Amino acid sequence: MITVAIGEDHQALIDGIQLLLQYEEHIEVVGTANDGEALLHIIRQKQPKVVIIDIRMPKLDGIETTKIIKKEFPHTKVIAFSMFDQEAAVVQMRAAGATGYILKNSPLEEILKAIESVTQGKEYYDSGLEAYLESSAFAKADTTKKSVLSKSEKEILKLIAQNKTSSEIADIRFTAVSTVEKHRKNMMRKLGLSGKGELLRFAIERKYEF
Amino acid sequence: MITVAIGEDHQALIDGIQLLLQYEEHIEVVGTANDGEALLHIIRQKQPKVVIIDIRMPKLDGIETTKIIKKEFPHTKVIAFSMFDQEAAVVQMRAAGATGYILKNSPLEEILKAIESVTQGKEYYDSGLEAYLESSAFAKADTTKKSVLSKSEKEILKLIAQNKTSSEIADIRFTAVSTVEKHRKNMMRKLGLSGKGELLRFAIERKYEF
DNA sequence: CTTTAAATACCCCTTTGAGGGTATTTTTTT
DNA sequence: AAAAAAATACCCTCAAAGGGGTATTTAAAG
Repeated sequence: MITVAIGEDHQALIDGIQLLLQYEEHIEVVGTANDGEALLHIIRQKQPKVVIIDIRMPKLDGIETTKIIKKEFPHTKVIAFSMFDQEAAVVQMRAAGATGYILKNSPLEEILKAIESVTQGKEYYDSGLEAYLESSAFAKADTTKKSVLSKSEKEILKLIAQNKTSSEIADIRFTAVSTVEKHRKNMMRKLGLSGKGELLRFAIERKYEF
Repeated sequence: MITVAIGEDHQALIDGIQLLLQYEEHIEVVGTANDGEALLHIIRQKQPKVVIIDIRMPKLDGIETTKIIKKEFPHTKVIAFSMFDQEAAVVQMRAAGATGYILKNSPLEEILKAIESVTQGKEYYDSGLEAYLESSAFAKADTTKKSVLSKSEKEILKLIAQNKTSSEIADIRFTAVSTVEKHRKNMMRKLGLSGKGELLRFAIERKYEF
């Protein structure tokens, strides 16, 4: 019996996946959640063999959640389920420990194939994503491993994406406004951005790949 | 027999909906599409009673597609299916002719309820969205009917989404910077936004519902 | 033909963010 | 223990954007 947990912020999609899996005799969905934190609770309780996880989730995103899962339960297989076919997202999920990556644009049956593959110890990537596997950026991320942005920078970037101004962020983090602004400038330099809305734009468009 | 067509860019979600509906004796899915144009083709051929339509779709977005559907087939019921619970999106879909609006965050069964309701001539709105029904902006849109934003405003909003500053936009449009800034302020008032990055955020996140 | 809506352009003022520094303390990593 | 990286906090300046007006011309709708 393959036990499965699902983390996905769109309940409609969870329902769809459950409808698909309920007719599979050897697969059992032991829990579902709409955010990363709730998903972790379920995983700690039920310890499923496979976790299907959306990259974009409230509270704790798919990448961070995956890292925690793999740390606590190294043998649990993680399959990323995302609407993004961006290379950076694939790279980061793989670095976090996911061994499968399927797209929401693909037929739902892909999930079945992915579950079968990862439980057999194989990796499974949606067609169209294989190109990234060979790419230099993928190989590079494998060696360098760490993110461009530091911990504080990521925190601030998330708050920027949530619409906060520098002074609001300073209040939240109990630091000076000047510090937040410094982090902003450093991030812009690191990311090669320039101009007013650029950092906000980056934060909004690529919430998942910090 | 209620015939249904589905337009949704995530195939996985279409598959989920089909799994749900296939056990309903009186409902038949006559076609599905991943973009607005393909959906129109299907509707013209099959003329379904109900159309479930995602707002965000390639080629032709949900709002535009709905307008065309209601023009060609006024008796076809349209249910919006979106991940956005933004008032503007609800208002515009309703103005375009949709009589139902459900969220992807909600259980899939909501779709069944919505299909039943709209075929009986009733409107169906996801819980949490009713608040918008009474709101002044909604009532207003009901009477005025047309898009909230004017032609110039839409043009400027598109340029904002493309990263241009007010002075750059002024250069492009051969108008004064003050004019562009005035349009910005008017748009913010109309859309109920406040704060610095808000208009940029709106432009980036909701390119489709101007 | 007159009213209304849209587009144009200006005034006032304040806050925010970016671009450029420098400097100190606290963590890591080596 | 020493070196490197990250986090902290400040200096300066300036353009951009928002918040509040008013006013004129140009379309569009009645």
